[in-house]
Amino acid sequence: MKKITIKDVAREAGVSVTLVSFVMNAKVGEDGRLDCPVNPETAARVLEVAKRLGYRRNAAAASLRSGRSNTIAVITTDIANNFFGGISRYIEDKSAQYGYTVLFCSSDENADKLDALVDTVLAYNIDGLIVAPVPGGRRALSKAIESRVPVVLLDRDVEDLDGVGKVLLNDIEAGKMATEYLIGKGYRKIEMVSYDLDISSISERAEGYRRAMSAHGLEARVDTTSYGDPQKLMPNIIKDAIERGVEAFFIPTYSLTALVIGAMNEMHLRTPRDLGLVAFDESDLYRLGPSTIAHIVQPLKELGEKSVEVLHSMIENEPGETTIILKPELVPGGSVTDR
Amino acid sequence: MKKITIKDVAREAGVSVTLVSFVMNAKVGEDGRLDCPVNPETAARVLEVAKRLGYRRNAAAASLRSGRSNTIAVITTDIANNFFGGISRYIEDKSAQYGYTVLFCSSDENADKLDALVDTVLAYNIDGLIVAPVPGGRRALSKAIESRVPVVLLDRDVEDLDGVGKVLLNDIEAGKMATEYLIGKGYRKIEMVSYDLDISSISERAEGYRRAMSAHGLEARVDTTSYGDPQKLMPNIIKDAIERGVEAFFIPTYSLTALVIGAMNEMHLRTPRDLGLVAFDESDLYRLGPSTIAHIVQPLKELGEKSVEVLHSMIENEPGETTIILKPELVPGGSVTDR
DNA sequence: TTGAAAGCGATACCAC
DNA sequence: GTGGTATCGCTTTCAA
Repeated sequence: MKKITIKDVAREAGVSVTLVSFVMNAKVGEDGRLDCPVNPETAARVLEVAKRLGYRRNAAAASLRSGRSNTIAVITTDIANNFFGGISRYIEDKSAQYGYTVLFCSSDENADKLDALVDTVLAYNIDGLIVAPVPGGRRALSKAIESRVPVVLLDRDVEDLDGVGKVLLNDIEAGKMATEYLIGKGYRKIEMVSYDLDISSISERAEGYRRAMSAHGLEARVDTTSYGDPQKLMPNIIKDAIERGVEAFFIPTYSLTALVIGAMNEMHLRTPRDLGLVAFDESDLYRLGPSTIAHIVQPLKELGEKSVEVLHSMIENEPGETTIILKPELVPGGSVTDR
Repeated sequence: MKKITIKDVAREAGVSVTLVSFVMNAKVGEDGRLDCPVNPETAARVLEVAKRLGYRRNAAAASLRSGRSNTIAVITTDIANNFFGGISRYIEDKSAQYGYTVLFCSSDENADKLDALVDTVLAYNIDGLIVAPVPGGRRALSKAIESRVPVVLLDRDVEDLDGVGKVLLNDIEAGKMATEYLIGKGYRKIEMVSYDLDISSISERAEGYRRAMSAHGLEARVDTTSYGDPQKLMPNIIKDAIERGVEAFFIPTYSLTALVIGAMNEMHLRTPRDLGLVAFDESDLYRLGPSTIAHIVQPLKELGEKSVEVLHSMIENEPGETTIILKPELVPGGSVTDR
């Protein structure tokens, strides 16, 4: 089947390619009519012919000529992970509303990969970029910014980057909420289990934890495990903590929580009996386990949708807030009891 | 910052645009040298200039002229879901090896959406399409096939579609394995809980279940719930089953399993005490719950990688197997006991 | 309201 | 090995 181009449609409809282009790009106005300087009857004929011939616009040609692509890129660390996968879905749906196609990529927490991905997506003439920065990824982001591509930071902040949009969680507040919930229930020896990753969301959650502890005259302590190979260390972290008399953990990510629970199972430790837990993000594991697990919920839908909205307004040069800080929510659970 | 084009590089390096194009498209051979008909010294100079100027190929222009895009599209029902999210990740990584950029989209089990997505991605001149078909999606697939875009069916088969590649699980075998595991443990009244979706993977799992039951002279029964609103029905399904004296469930998807477990929790039913369970796919919930849950594992990595490999060979017109049927694996668990 | 024609930035073909 | 140039399909100006 030969490819149908705008020319074929024009010839068949007996009009110029210009007209066809107008019609194909016209948006349907509120009155249901096409808002373009074309005779409605002509437009209807063009539409009919286009449909009959099976015309499909060549995105490459349109993009080449116009410099726009109606495409945005989303670079998270891993679409397979629940948090970013969930957000991605909302991004996808919201983008569709604006008529954007989305390129999703995973950086794997790796700055070099991020750099390569940015090069790739910039080659696509993307109209904008939503990105969850990784440690050392500043240079990659600068490239996009220098190319005048609007950038929205998602989930993680990077300081001193001018002109970028931001859609973040109030992570300090999240850390505080989790910690104060535990303190309110009577826990005193509370530690945080974390990755040794330099990521704003994680370090801010730690900051919130520390502030809450210090506000109650309690001593804070963060146990870190390596992001690369956390499995090995976890049992030791827990063993040492128990020996120190730790009563509860605040765990700032789902993946860490799964590790903690796995290690606790192996050590025949139970929550809340042996250790109170406040986890992060959502999981069936929290809802459906033997004891439900208290956790901090991020508004995935808002995170996803807002990031697209902010990006869109940047692309369209609309004025408006380009930094959005969203509120976490605490979901109580059986992993925390009154003491 | 002005956009750097191939022309700028050519001028600066004192060569023609042709040469630059050659160099930029050359692959590094095994000996570390560029395999293109260009003087190595010239090539080195071009490379240096390109880098210095920050040249980035314009994918739209390349695609327009060459008719290829080095882009493939992947349409699953939902990237946010664990199964497709996991596969997507492997697809992404494998695609990168071949130099493909990937467009991920979600059809939401909706044929109209699939149709629109196919139109969109075809406009991108994609080199190939990996798709998990949805009920009623045949027409959409035909469009791609008519446009001579290689198509690989993932996870779900569609009959009588010529010329497509397929990467599937042996779902009949999976249903059999699950059922025979239960039968071997002494269970007799075994039912399957399923969606009312006409999808080959699910109906084949049911077929496997039925065959295994019938091979042992047992009566099969499939309880279905609606895909749109399964939550409501689940408690009733379980209640009725218990009243019928059902001893175990075979559940062919993760999402259904989460629903079953949730409903069982609410009804204060426990596995394996009240009901044996064999679930599908992987989840921390199976590993880390109060009692581990026996389940059938699909080889996500292979599913993802093979689908890209098959698609690639179709794109390159290489001969080779275009239908791959992968083996499921059974992971025993505490949700099934000897009876 | 309509159309002619100039490019967008690559690649592909052909000539040298 | 190297270079000139037509061309991919569309959008965009400009003129009618």
